[in-house]
Amino acid sequence: MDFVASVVTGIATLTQTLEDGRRQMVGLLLPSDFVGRPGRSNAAYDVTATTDLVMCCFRKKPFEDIMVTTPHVAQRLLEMTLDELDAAREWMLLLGRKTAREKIASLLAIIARRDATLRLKATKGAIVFDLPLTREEMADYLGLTLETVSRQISALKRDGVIQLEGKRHVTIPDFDQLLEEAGDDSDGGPLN
Amino acid sequence: MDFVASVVTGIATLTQTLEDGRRQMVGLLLPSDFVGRPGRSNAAYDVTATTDLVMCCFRKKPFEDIMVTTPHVAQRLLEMTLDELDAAREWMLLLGRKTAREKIASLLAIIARRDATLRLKATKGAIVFDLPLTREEMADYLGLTLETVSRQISALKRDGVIQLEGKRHVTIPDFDQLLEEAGDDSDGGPLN
DNA sequence: CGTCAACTTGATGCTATTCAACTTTGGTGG
DNA sequence: CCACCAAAGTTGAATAGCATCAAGTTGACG
Repeated sequence: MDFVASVVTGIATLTQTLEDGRRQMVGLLLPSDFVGRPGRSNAAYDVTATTDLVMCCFRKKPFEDIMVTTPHVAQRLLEMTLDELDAAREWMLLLGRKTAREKIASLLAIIARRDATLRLKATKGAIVFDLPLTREEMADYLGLTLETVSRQISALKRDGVIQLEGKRHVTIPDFDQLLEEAGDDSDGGPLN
Repeated sequence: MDFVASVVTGIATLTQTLEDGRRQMVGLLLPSDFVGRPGRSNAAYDVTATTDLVMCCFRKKPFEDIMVTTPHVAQRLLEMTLDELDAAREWMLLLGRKTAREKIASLLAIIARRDATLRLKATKGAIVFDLPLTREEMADYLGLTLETVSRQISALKRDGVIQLEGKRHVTIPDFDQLLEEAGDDSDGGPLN
């Protein structure tokens, strides 16, 4: 990995794997997110595109030079990294303490909120979006099995918290109810 | 929180809590670690000292000024934040995919390794240290209950992976065996 | 010597996993 | 066009692993 990069369009995942194959997603890369570590040569994670992906790449060396000469860049990068750290910690709370149902609801809320901000749509009435992840990828995100993901999605559908059209197309009639199911404190937490 | 700070001696924890009281530790602050977020006013986490604690505090405003005028500081802070992010991601793998036994073994390995580097002792032969955390704090770290922590520690003791003297004093006769139990790939991961 | 917090241990229940069978969907070539 | 296939997803039954509830035990300290 001789590059750093920024996601332009598409979605990629950062994952870590144990020798026996257990996998955990540790980052979800969305448009505008930054990949790569200035000042370290080897990649610590697997980066996998889950959709067609366009990234804006920089050779690492020139980029590091820019960082030194342009303090503004380093400061902006620090800010972004702190945001990622906040997101990672929110995620740790999810992984360590939430039930399967709460995990699913949280993930749907995160995707819905991000999707809403990206498309700059008013968040009044029902929210509609397509899941950018397979059941297995969701499982790897949430520290669950794909079967449990499928069951809990079915349960949320049965209980009217979400509506499904096909396997990926989701409608959320009442976002507050979804947040309730997610178990977060009311304000909702960070966006990424 | 009008301060940022650096830990000098002692140990503190960063925790997040769900309304119903479920708690997850999201950071462990050891000597030399940095606390606080430049460019954000409200603290997102609970910071709790678990031992007597000495911190080196800076008012946020002057510190931010230093950051702007001294690019070297911002770069160093970025480096530290990226390290924290790596640690958080390692931790996510633990929370999402490891068994209770592997979680305990991983925590012991982290503490042992950090303790060894701090005291600059050769890592040959048995490693000896005191647990800086109660069973409950370990549980909050690992996403377990305190009873499960207690049981797994007892099990590791029964199996000869660790030795216990009192409740806190731990001896690790074979560090490689402990790493084996932790389920990590052989090299062992980052230190914090 | 009594008290309290930290810890241990046991019995039981529940949640998520595991293993397995089956269904749906989208794409490919006959 | 449609039969076929693979990948993705659903659902069921049985089980494992951790949580929960409930007693005890230990050690430090007044």
